[in-house]
Amino acid sequence: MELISLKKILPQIDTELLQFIANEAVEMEVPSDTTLLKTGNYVQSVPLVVKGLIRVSRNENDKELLLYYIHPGEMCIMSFSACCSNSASMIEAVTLEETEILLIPSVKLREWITNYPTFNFFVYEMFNKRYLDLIDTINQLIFNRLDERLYSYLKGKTSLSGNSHISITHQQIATDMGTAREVISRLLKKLELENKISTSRNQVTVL
Amino acid sequence: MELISLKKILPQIDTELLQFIANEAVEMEVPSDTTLLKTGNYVQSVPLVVKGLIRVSRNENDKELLLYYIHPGEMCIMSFSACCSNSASMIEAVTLEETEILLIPSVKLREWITNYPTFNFFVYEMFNKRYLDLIDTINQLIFNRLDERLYSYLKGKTSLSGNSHISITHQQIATDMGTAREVISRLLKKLELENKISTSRNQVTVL
DNA sequence: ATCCGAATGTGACCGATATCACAAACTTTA
DNA sequence: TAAAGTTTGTGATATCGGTCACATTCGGAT
Repeated sequence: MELISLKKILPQIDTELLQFIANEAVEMEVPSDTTLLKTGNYVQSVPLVVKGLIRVSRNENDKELLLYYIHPGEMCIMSFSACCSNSASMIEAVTLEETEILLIPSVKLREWITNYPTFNFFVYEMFNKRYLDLIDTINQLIFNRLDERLYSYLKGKTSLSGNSHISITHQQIATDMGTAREVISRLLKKLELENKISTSRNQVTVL
Repeated sequence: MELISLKKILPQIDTELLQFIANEAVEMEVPSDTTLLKTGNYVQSVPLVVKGLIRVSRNENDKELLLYYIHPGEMCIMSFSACCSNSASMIEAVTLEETEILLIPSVKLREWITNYPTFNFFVYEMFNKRYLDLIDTINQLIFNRLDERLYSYLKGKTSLSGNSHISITHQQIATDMGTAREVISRLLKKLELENKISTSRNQVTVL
């Protein structure tokens, strides 16, 4: 991996360390819809996303729930956690686009955490970000009804892409939210009646 | 705070750093049922529990949900998170017993994290522990019905205290689990019929 | 233009939980 | 021991969301 492009996605890290990362990390091109990590897997390296998008979810039996996405410049803290405590992964990670990742061996990660304070704080920030995401998810699960959850889900989608048009099917939304398609269809209709969104085939627009 | 007693609860930390902690941290005796942190508060120091027990919950309006407990030798990672990112607390912390805490100023914390790898890993472990707790909570919320959640809640209580008798009212359980007292009463009765527990006034025994 | 599969709409029904309105049992305090 | 407060029991009812069984609509392929 070239130093220059690394610098773009991790501007806060010392150049010296970036050089190490460039040298030590294994670069990988992963096609869309590839499962990188399954519940129960053990990992020895932590992925850092360079390009693309990874979807992280909690799965059990045949139910699942979207936990968060990993964007370029972010790393999978769950892998870090799993390989630090040497425990099995509790989550599943799947690429949503063609994704470029850097695999950082856990030994190197520990070394860098100890020797580079800026990197250490970068990892803390990641951890914190995910932690807050989870609290938010819990919040939604306890305090909000499905229609509210759906609406914030949709708003979240638009604010990430900067586009109020979301290309998605009712089934995909249902999967992300851990519920059934019919339920989403009904609620989308309800939101439409409330003039909060408009829908058409494969598309939801947040107003 | 005496070095000897600190060493007992934090055996994994270097003696040198323990000495610093003993010097710099502010010792506090907090009576039972004291609110240490409320939703929306800003914090400049991170509490480390020496003795006692702290209950951490997520609150909104008048609903709430128990997230986890902080035991002796553990610190409140949420405070750490809040003061690192300088954001408002999303949680509420209340003492459940007479509790002794050490307040570590956030500036010192950052310094120690950078200079003492063992301390750094201690903090990571705390973060990881809480993180896994949250994932587990989410799991329960999505995949389990209330009766199952209730049963694991009760089992959790016994495994923490090592005592199968739990002194608690239905109302307290309901509050912890974010539901209503009648619901808990009914479910306890159901569990009792299934011979999983036995109940009496202010007491639940897990069989 | 027609056919097919994917996506969406819809009604009926059910189970889990929340909510309300009390009654009953048990404890503490006067 | 009587009164008052706390804790627990219970029926009735409402609502949300999940499930099933289809009907309908849309869009692309032939």
